[in-house]
Amino acid sequence: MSTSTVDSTDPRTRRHEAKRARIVAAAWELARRDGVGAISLRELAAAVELRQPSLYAYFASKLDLYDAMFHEGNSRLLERLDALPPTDDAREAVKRYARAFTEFALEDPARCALLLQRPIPGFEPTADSYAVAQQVVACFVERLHAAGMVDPGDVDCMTAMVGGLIDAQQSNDPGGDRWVRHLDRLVELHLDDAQRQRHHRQEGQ
Amino acid sequence: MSTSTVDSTDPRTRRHEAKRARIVAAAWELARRDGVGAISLRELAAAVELRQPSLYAYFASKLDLYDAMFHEGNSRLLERLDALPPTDDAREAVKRYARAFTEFALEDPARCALLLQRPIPGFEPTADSYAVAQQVVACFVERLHAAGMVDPGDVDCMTAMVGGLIDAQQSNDPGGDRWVRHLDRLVELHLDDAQRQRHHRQEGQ
DNA sequence: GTCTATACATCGATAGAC
DNA sequence: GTCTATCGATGTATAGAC
Repeated sequence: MSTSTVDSTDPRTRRHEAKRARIVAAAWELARRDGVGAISLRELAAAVELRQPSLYAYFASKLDLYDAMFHEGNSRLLERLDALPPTDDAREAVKRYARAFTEFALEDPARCALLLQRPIPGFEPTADSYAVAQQVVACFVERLHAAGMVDPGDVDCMTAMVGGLIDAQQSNDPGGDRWVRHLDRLVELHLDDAQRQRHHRQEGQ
Repeated sequence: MSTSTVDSTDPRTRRHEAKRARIVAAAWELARRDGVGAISLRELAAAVELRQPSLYAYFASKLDLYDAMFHEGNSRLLERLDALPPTDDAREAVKRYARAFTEFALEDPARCALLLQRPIPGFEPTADSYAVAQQVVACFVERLHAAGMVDPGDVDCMTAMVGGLIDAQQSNDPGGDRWVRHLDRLVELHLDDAQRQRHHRQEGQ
């Protein structure tokens, strides 16, 4: 039983995980250079001084590699968001969260593509990897609630707006701020509108 | 001189253009079935009863085929938008335009992917094809102006919002209306906010 | 367990006959 | 314009050495 169980203190599995991480890092480098969809397993293997078939000792398939990249990227995003300085101002907290998310996404077009869009035909995140992505959303929703945005529809509008800004920025003005500079204002606009809607609903009852 | 010039009345070039259009139509079919990025030139050739190398008599490369698809898709979108019933109400006109655009995008995930996102590594629209896409934007901006939204920043916010809704809808709830149902409300929210900003600016001067 | 070596199917693209 | 033949590269997979 103990031999079949994953043991993170086992030096062998530790080395294995370390090399896996090294491969994922090299894959991100290639993705940044050529695009996420243009990663060649042979070139990736060469980058970590392996032969291509040896990669299959670490990943069951190329889609499995993408899943590992997806997981790693979302984990980093979650770290970044967890490290945000806390605030008593709930609205300020929302803005910081949205800003950090946006900055993270725009730092790296390749990362942005894999995490936010679906550029790989046939790639669907594992339940495990998807859970990390869900955590990012859940954490955002939490802060929106704290800032008075409780209606799920309003939350959807907010997330769509942030995603839309990032997408437009990435696609039409990479490296600039033509769209992203409106982030704070639009976050406030949505928060205010949600507040207004809430009052209307209360009056309506 | 006349032999080297493109003559659309020449039956030979007309047949050529017709077959090119047939190939593009078949390519869209494959894109709908397998995804835009998963089109196989051999399968496409078989669909129009040709051998794979014969496609190169109609397209210089696979990217050239994608460009033709991009052009055709945007042309159809422009037709659709031009056919919208006119209104005296400028705000209503904006909403109709945004609604038609959204409907068009969501009708076909593959079309949505090629026209709005950049799912093909290395694909950049030709200047000619891009011009059609620009026309769609220009027409939207025109109606926004008529509805009192004159600030370019506000226009950017509006386009990003519409794109964000479409993207979220397509990615997270294909076929549903969880995000898109807020379109009208958000268009009005942005129009109202632009109006408010304009008054602030006038007061500030 | 991890590696080398190799085979296989498929892909986009090109050359040249007709 | 359409074909056959072929190229180089890719992702996938297996066999077998150590």
